[in-house]
Amino acid sequence: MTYAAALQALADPTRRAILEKLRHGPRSVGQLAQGFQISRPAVSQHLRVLCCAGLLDVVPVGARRVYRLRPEGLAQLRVYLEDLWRDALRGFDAPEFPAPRDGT
Amino acid sequence: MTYAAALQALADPTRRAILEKLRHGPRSVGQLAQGFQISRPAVSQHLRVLCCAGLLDVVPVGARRVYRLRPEGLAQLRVYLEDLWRDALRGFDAPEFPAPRDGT
DNA sequence: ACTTACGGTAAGCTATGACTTACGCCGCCG
DNA sequence: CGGCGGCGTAAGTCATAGCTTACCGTAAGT
Repeated sequence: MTYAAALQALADPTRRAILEKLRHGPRSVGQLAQGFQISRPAVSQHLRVLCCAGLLDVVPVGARRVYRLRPEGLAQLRVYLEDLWRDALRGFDAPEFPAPRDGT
Repeated sequence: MTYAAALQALADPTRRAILEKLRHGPRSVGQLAQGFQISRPAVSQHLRVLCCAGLLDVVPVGARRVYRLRPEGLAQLRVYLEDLWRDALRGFDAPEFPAPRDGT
């Protein structure tokens, strides 16, 4: 059920922008904060959320902390979506639907 | 960029639960509302969000409105995720990272 | 050892989002 | 045609998420 946290993390535009930056490779907090209107602490908070969601990991390099995409986190989400998508495709095109009398 | 709305819609647990119910096939609002603690109008509001996000579509059947998963909406999300995932996999395992002196 | 760069944490503010109740519209059946 | 079941919408309330400023630890350089 880890995908829940991931989805909630991905819901925020700023966090998606951060991920977008990280697509090109690992970045330090300072680098990530550049180009955003928001303050650096705000970025730090977003990074925390992304980490907790399993979408990022950190490695300290000297005084800096370098963040990086974590494929495993995305993989779980992928599975969830793929699954849901497949069920959706099963196309219950029936204009009719399960009888209302059935409590299910 | 439609996936943005979809992600925001998927962030809510109740909405995911609704989708979960719809995996088994189309359902009317009343059917969907059953089993939730929250009021039926609340469910209606969630359904609106999901529709606007392109994840659901509706077909009126008599006095009822039957909701159904919309594969196309999920597909876009799938592409986004798949893409991001692929980039993440490219494994920038470098303990080093782009020189901080470079403003990028 | 002092100083500076880097970045996480705390506390407080505000906007947004999820819920409720109340209401009105529409399709159906007696 | 009147009553009813089924749902969407409006208005108002309350909690939470995201932002800010202020502060503190830690690593590196001189």
